[in-house]
Amino acid sequence: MAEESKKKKIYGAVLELFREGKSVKDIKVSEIANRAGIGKGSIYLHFASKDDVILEAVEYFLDVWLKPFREYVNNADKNFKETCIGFINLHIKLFEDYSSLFNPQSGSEYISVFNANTLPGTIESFRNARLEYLDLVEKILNIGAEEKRISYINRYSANMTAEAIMLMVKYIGFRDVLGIEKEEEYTNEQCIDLTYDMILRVCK
Amino acid sequence: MAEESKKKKIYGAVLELFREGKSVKDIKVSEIANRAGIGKGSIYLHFASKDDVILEAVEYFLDVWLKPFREYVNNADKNFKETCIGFINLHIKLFEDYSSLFNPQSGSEYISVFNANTLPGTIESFRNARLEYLDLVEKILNIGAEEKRISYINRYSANMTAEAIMLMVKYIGFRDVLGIEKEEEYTNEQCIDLTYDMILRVCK
Amino acid sequence: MAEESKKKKIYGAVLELFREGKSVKDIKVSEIANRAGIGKGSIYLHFASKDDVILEAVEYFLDVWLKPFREYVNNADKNFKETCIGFINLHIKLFEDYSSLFNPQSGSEYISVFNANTLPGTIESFRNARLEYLDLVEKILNIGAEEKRISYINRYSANMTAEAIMLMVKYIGFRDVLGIEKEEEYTNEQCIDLTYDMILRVCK
Amino acid sequence: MAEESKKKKIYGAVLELFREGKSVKDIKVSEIANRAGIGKGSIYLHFASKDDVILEAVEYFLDVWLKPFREYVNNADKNFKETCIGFINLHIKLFEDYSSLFNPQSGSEYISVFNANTLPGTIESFRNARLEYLDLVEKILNIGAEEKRISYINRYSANMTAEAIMLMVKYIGFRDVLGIEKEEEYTNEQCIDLTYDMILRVCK
DNA sequence: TATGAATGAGGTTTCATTCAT
DNA sequence: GATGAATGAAACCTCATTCAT
Repeated sequence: MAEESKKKKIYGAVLELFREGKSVKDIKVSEIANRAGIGKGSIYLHFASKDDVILEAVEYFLDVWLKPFREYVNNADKNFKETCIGFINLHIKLFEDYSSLFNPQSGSEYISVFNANTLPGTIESFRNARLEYLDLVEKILNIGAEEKRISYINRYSANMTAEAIMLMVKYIGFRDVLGIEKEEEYTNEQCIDLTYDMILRVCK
Repeated sequence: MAEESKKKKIYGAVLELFREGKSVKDIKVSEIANRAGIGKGSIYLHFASKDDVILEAVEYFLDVWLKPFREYVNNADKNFKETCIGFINLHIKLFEDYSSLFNPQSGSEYISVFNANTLPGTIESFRNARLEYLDLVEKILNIGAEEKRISYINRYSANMTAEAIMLMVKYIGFRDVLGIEKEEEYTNEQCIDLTYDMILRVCK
Repeated sequence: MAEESKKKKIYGAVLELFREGKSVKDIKVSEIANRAGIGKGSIYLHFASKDDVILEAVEYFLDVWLKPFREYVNNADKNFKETCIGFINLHIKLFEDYSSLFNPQSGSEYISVFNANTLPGTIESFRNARLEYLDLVEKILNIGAEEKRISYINRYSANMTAEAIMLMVKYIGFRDVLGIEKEEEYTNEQCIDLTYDMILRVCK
Repeated sequence: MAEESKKKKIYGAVLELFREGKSVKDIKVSEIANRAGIGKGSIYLHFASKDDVILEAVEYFLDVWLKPFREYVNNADKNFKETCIGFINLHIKLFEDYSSLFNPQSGSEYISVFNANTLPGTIESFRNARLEYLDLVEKILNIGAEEKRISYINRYSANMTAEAIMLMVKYIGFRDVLGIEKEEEYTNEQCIDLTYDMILRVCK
């Protein structure tokens, strides 16, 4: 428990450094220790290596990040539209909570090989997280299908739905950076409506 | 000229290493030299530093990558559907040509901060490349708008269109890795039709 | 304190290497570490760079070297002749203590091994040290002037006085190397007398 | 002959670099070649190695430097005072010709820029040059002894005479840098008189 | 248990020397 | 003969990891 709280302090330090734009190789053990407010050597009481620290921190973050979505979807008891809008709102809230972990360049920065973060374990973790996220999206879409509001559900439409949400979340989060003209600006409410509308289009 | 061909050999080596999942910090000058078949010191006859090599390699790649799209769109003289399909086909072809530069995990790997590549210059280059790409997509969409086939054109729909294409291109390129069930498999032709269809939905 | 003693070990190593005729560029960090009996990386716990190590080592040495002269002159309470002879004797003693830092080839820039370096900071330090030394010599000469034993005191005579002392100190220290014939050999006592005599001549 | 003129161009380049405060290790073969206006590889048509180039350049310089003194003294046919003054004037002139090779920080080791090197061969050369110089000084002093103007001649007084001359030459050459007060300023004529006077004192 | 001083392998960069042209 | 592109040994410096306290 004390053990677990130490680890969490360390995870937090790692995430802080990621937020500042550092890559795995850029992050120094001494920095992690400083941020966590512990001695450098103490890191090795809890982890076998630097890579291990980072891998666990990433896994920890992904779990923390996905949990609200998981719980939201599994306890969903509203109609499709309300469920969608709630999901999007949850997304916006989490995005704000972790805003410094995102950057506007990503998204469909599909040539992401250049950004390769090289810890094989983290790649695996990210893939799994994405797959779980897509499963959650599909569950929501299935509500819509049951309500006959949409019909076209498969990985393609689930992915497109995910993109629609993410693009909008990023639009809201990075309005100023994305170079969008003033006349195109919408309120958050409008944005959410647009997204819901886009989901309907995407899934017929 | 000889100078330029030397540099290209070096760019090639850098891209090869990126393909293998290495990040900027993971790539060693000695490796670049080995791959390029030259001596370590020779790198420094053409570049001021390792970072310089990588920055130029990225810029070179992005230029090479965007050029066919740029030319295709600027010379487009067909109707909307044919232009779309040609664009998607070009994408598929280029994806194959550079397939090892992509990975299936990316796409909406939106928490890309974790992949931070840390060379400020490359981030800028990627952003510019993405913006140019989106401009090209919008140009195509404008053809559709003139033909009254679509109406909803703005950054959101352009982004969604880009995602639709990219998702499909990745689906085709990584069919086996993405865990898609056999019965969901489509021919390339069908995929392209689906994508065109998705674009119509996305832009109304 | 522990910190200071580590630094002193490192200074000692640097001076040892200077003694062996190495210039700033000839001295390798690994050698300094070896001589100091510590690891290469440990140097950087105490200094920011190799140049920094050398600069501080030179400053340290100059301070250690000048301190006895400074104290001797500032506490001088004897007559001119005794003060002169005491000063010369102190010189001879210090020369012996640091004999390997001198070489017979130099002129009066007897600590010329250090000239081997091109670190701007060290040049400044040497100049300041020489100026302080000349001030001390002038203080002694002023005692002689008060006693009306000498009258001609200015920078020229102070410099000549310094040269007279340094030449004699080197004569004693390098008797065998300087190619002086046997019949010209003097005892240390005689040498000191000759030097005192020379000072009287030089300052009238 | 062409060979010899090539070498001289190279020597000149090396001396130029010394003048700029570089040590043996600081001087790059490519720089020597640039200054000499030839290709880097061509250096090796004339010299076996970089050290060889520098050693020969130093020897060449010392020969060029000593030759006028040697000739002046060996052809001396005036009285002691005139010979001394002529010698001092020659010194001042040569100092001006090669002024950038000297620096005010050194003591009498006035060509101290060369001390920057640790090439054993150059140390030997410098020692021999100094010994020859002292021989020339002694020859002049012997004229004074024959005229019964001075009596005290040995290595000590020869060295002191040499120092007296060098200090004054440096005083004239570096008046502004040496921090001498305005009221102590003398004309060159006065300086030469002072030096002659000092030589008389030094040698009784 | 917790620390951080110490280490040294391994990274980037420089530059004397070679050799094909 | 003359060149300078290419080389790679060797330098400086960083930082993950260890271990005595």
